[in-house]
Amino acid sequence: MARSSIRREDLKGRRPKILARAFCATHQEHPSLDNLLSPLEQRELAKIAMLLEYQTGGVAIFAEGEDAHFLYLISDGIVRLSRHLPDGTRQVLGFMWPGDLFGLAEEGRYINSAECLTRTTLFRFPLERLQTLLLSEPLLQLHLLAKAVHELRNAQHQLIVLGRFKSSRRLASMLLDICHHEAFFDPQTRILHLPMSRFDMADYLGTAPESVARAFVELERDGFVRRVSPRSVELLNANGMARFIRGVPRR
Amino acid sequence: MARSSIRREDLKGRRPKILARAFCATHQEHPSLDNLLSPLEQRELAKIAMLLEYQTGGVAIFAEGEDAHFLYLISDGIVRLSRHLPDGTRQVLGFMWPGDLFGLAEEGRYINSAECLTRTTLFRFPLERLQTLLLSEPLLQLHLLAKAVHELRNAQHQLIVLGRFKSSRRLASMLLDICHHEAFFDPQTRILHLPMSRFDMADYLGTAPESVARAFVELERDGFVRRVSPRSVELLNANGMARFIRGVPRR
DNA sequence: CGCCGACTTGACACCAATCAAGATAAGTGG
DNA sequence: CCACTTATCTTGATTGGTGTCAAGTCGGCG
Repeated sequence: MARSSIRREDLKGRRPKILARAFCATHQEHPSLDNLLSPLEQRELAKIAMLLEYQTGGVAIFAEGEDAHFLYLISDGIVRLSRHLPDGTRQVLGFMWPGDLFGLAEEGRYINSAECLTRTTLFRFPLERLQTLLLSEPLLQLHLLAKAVHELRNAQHQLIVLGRFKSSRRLASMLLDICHHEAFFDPQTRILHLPMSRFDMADYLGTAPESVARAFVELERDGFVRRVSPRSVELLNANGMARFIRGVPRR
Repeated sequence: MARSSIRREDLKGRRPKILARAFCATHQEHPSLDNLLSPLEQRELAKIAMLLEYQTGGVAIFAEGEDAHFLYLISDGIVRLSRHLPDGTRQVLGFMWPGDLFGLAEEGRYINSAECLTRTTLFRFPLERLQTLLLSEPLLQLHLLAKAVHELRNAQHQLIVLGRFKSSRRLASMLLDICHHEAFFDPQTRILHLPMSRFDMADYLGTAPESVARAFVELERDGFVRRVSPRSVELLNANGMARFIRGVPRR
């Protein structure tokens, strides 16, 4: 029940490339906040934001225990939030997608670690200036509150998955979740791309990588999916898999 | 892995007694918001709040799927948040204590069920009027945001417990958590009072009631606790139990 | 004091963690 | 571009933990 899940990847530590202060983001050559925020929020946030680019996956953004000075908003890429336990185990608390906020702190320190899984660009907001801004822009703050509540819902959903599902049901649930992110699921070919390793999946699902492999075997045996390669899966029967997750009879 | 956890208690459904509009709460004969909120917040919130009292435990406050019109703040008592799955299982997402907010909604409907475990008094805020108030009182909204973030941290902590701990470690973690609520732990006698049943504990810990009993046996065998009665436990070695949870060697 | 439900204990089966080894894929350098 | 190297992924065998069913005990409430 306790095994170290630390991988080579975690040891890489290239520094992010600071692209520009965020108000340059309104130019065409840089990512835009357009799809993520309203014009008002965009204008105000841009004043205090910095745009960062992590050129490659596997780079740490911050680590648990570090002094927390920033809140982060993903423009592009995937970020893994995790916590390391004294017994050498790791729990992945979630994967953050474009538009998601992260950088939860407690008493001035980050309580989770954040690493990007892919090439990632994100906006960085200084906490003190952000708080001042939130107090002067209640609508923006309400938006932030909504995002926090959204994260809370996600966490509660995962509580159910970890508390009540066996490993194959956990995996099925995760696969359907990823489907909702268009960049990783093509409804035409029904091919789902997995941006994370089996280790990451296992640590997210509260199991071992071997169990994830066996769960894939079960989902394939039932005709729900087909592994094309370790990182890509064909969804053969999404509805059936949804029923399998709910636990009601197949038909 | 899937067994119905529905108990008699869930069938009770007595209506709450509406004590007073909340601004009466500043009178001495009613519970006060003093300890929970700043004077400003108290004054503003009181204008829209209603004070409810649930005379006995086991009463439903709201159920998942119902139209959501209110946010709740506990003045006194314990509330259980849970979700029922199609397979008849139940997951308890958390227990709410005095000062905690609950009533999370999605698209206008509650996504969790809330029942009080004990006699409970709570403040009820109409959602629309609350939102208006939040927009005009940014400081109050920031307070609410902090509470939401606090809930998110709790949920993430429980994700670790469910994802990485075996049942006895889960139970130990839960017992220490309850210790932090003074009303249920007396540091003098070291007696911890459990306000919930074994079924509730099991559904919170993602296990079966039988496993909770066996986990108690293990914690007793190791000299961490002693069961005085089903609902009260003597803490013999809190530090040792904390080490047990962390998973590092005893000494 | 008696009843009923909550709690505990035991037996057994199943699921998943672990250890070990082999297969596959990806990355690297010539 | 290919061969080599290395890590990831998968599969097998074994063990331990826990869900489940069953039966008994305890405790609280009327």
